[in-house]
Amino acid sequence: MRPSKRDELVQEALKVFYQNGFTATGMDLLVKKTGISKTSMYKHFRTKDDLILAVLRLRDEQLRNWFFRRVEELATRPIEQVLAIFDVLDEWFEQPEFQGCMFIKASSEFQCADDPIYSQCTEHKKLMHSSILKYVLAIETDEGEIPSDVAEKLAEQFMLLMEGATVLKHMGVSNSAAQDAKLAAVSLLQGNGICGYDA
Amino acid sequence: MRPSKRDELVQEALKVFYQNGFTATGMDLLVKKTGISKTSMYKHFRTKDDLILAVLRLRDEQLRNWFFRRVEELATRPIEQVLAIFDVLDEWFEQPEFQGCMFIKASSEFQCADDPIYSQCTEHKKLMHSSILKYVLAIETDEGEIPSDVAEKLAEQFMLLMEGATVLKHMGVSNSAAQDAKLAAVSLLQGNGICGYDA
DNA sequence: AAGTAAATGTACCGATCTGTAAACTTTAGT
DNA sequence: ACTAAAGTTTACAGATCGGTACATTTACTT
Repeated sequence: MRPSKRDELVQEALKVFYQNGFTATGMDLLVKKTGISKTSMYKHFRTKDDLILAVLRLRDEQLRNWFFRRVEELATRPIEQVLAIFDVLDEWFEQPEFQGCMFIKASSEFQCADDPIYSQCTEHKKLMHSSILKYVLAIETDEGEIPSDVAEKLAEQFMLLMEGATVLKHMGVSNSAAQDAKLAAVSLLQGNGICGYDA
Repeated sequence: MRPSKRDELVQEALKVFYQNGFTATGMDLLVKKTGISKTSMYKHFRTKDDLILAVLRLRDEQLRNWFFRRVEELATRPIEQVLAIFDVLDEWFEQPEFQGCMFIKASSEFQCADDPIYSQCTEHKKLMHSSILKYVLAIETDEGEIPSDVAEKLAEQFMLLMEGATVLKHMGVSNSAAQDAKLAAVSLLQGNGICGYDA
């Protein structure tokens, strides 16, 4: 019902964790940054890990919603949507708050395979993967649909390019990571006999 | 010059930081795991961050030496060496100690742009990049050498594939990340008119 | 106006954090 | 055998860690 405190906490905690790291951020810092008392926090979440899980759930929802909404704003034909993915990636990189992928970072700090935080990071990537696969499967060529094994291989390769771009951008290795990835994607489509796009 | 304590410390600290994270690992845990007294540690390194920097220097040296030695053991012709990169990547992934890329993880925990740890992570990736570029530049096609702008684009794209594969493998999203990346690399080479290999 | 649920401040727990001080023992080279 | 460096143990400082107890205040419902 309330729009309030709990959501407010999760939203603010997201920013702090994102900029500052999970382990490195103490609950006392969250108190200072959010103005919410520690007692209230522990009423809403039994442990710090529970709060982190809630933050990751919010992030997953926000990011996927925004990402694919933008993709569909930028293009309508599936083949163009696939390439638009990399333009949206670039938009993300250019946001001033960009600090890499929160799930890559979380899974680095909580890398134990049976940690629920780790599992949730894996889940997020799998959801990204399956959304991308949908776009690839929807592509139609002159000979009809793409064989599903080809589509799956392409979707996987696009994921590789996206994650690589995210990492190299965040590490300050490449400024043009997203556009380089896009060019690679074009090559990969062409290599599989797909070229019904004009950009 | 003894072979001793200092190097021993850095080597053991590497393992602990790699498995356990940097912020999450306290100096007391290092004492327990290495058997070296805290006083000795602080004789060798003024701060924990200095120790981390030494660990990263060792890791950079170890990893790059091992990686490109293996590449050159697996193949002699540049075109084949480029593809062997992804086989070596796979070997790395299958090592039981594999826990992702230490530099990606370090730069996630120390993401402030002016942090020397962050800079050192960036540096490592740039060194990887330039080694890969060397292999690509050495490729000879029927029409002679590859234009340097094409080689640079390819090297960048191979980096994207490698980092993406490392992340997706570490996050448990894909088991075949390195081989998927290799197939993508083949496509990218073909897309640029390069196909003088037989695998 | 009374009742109730939510949020608050403050003070605290025991453990752990990075880093230091001082005194003692081992080791290596002359 | 003497010295000096390198290593050790033990104890500690001061801050911060995740998490809790308790008493109080706010704000909405009836």
